[in-house]
Amino acid sequence: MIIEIDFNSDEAIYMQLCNQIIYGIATRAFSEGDALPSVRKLSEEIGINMHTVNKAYTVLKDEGFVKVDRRKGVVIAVDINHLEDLKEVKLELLRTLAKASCKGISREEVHGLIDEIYEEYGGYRA
Amino acid sequence: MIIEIDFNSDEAIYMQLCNQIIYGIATRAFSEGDALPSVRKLSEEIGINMHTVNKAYTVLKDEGFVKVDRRKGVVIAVDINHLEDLKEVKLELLRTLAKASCKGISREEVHGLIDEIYEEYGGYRA
DNA sequence: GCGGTTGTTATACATAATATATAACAACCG
DNA sequence: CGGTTGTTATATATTATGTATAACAACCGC
Repeated sequence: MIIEIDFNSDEAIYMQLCNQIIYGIATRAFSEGDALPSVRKLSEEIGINMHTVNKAYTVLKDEGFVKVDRRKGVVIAVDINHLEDLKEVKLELLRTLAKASCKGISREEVHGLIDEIYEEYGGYRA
Repeated sequence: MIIEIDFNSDEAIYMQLCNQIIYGIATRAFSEGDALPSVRKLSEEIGINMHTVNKAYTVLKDEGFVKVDRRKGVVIAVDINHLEDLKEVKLELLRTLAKASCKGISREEVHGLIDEIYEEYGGYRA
């Protein structure tokens, strides 16, 4: 899993980290139980501060993507609360699709995009 | 069109304004050519600073949702660039669906959410 | 136990983003 | 002319973001 940070982006570094790790879980680069690099190693590897990595890990923990294992450090551990998760995803979709609808993007086109993306992600895991 | 600002939200006020106006266009509360309240009136009505409203209008202008009419002020004017728009929507969906896929939300469930939302938005305008 | 690791917390600092407050400007309208 | 429009400029306060250094308890391998 290669993590790339765009220092010219308007998106905060810790948020880029979060999104790339979530993307890594979705694309199976990370699996349940896998350990992430320690805050010190990852910060040194990327060339950023330790606290920036720690903030990303804290957000991922709060959002239920990782947990802290006293022996292994931070490990992938997806916490599922289906109704809650659906609600949050719908909220984000409401924003994105408002833009899409305004711009004349049809429902069928959106369904097509969903299929393209889920082909990459592979969908639900057994 | 009633605009509600949550001052306890972690989302910037000008961004909440943008999103609500885009939502208003999607739900047909605003139509092409309709004038938005002036920066001074809207800021007074909501109880925020004039520049905050102006920043929201500037973002909407840059993203192609409104334009400035010397006589009517800021009016709804959706600028369509289909390929560009599709690309941006797909980028946002990549983020949202990565989360969804991690959380075990199936492709079919996402399609269902899309249909629910597009029912409210009404889809493409003739 | 020792040395090194883990996440975590505290403090301090610098920069950028956000929001407010006043003020002024050209362009337009009745 | 008087009042509106968006726009720009300046100044200030607060928060968010990122860095820097240091320390802590808990754990691991030796």
